[in-house]
Amino acid sequence: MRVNEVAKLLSITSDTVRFYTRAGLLKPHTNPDNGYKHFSPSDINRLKFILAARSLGFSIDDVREIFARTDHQHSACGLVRDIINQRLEETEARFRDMVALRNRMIAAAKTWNEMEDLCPTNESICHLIETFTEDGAHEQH
Amino acid sequence: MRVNEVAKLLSITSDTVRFYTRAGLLKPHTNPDNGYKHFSPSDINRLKFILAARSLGFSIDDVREIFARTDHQHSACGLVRDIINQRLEETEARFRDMVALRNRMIAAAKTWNEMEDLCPTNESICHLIETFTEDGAHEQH
DNA sequence: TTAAACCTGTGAGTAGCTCATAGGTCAAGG
DNA sequence: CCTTGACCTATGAGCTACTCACAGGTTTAA
Repeated sequence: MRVNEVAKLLSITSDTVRFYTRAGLLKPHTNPDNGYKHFSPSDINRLKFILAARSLGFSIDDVREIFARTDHQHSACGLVRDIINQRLEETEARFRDMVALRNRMIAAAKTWNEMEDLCPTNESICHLIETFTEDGAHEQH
Repeated sequence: MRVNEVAKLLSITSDTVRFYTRAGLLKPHTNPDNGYKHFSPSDINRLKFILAARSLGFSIDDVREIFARTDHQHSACGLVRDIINQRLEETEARFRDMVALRNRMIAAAKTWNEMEDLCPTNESICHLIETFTEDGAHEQH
């Protein structure tokens, strides 16, 4: 199969397939006549694996590391369990950050609805934003 | 003040200050003798504004657009309200994605604890990950 | 044979920083 | 006056995970 067929089969773009190829995760055979890449069923399998891993928060480098083992017939299960725990921690941290951001944004949008428009002065660029300095917790119930 | 002093004052890195400068958001005066940049109180004020906006989910381009108005003594309040609403929508979307990702990851980590280690075969690279294909909802209570 | 539609690989661009590096500055010591 | 070393600077490149632009090759129909 050629890159576009593969992409359609898995509902992704051909650019994404090419990206994984360039990243070295896929090694399709290249037709020496026209330079086109040919993806075998095993390549498709690898690609499916990449997509599954990505959808679980694994990075490209994580997948590369996994392949480094499985390509030598070594089990990657231990590694996979380690990675998910690490990535999960990171995701929880980003999750907390995002909740905080979301709350700040909601509070700001609400507060700003009751504030008047002002022109910039020497001390102030836009008082709306300046009301929400990053350190200020801005408790608001 | 020079870049490092500014950075320390606002608890950020000098690289970040330089980044905003290179992005055109800050226009410190450059000493023609040594090429060093000098940040005035008004530059500091601008930088504080950038940080406040960033902490509310505004993009660099958003800030650029705001400055385009305030630098001409026009009020940016309307624009700021529009932006926060748009960014909030996007944040909600990313938030939902993140909740879904987090749930998938938690489910995977839990499931994998009860699964055995296996070596790769012709059909399987790592059965742990292959258990969680991206389409599979993988309901698990 | 030629024309249009479609497909290809490669290089560059995206956000928002962060890092590496070559070189400049400055105070202390000789 | 000179030098050493710590510290500081600006600039270019690198990071993630794609996505886009583009010049040119391929295929199908007339």
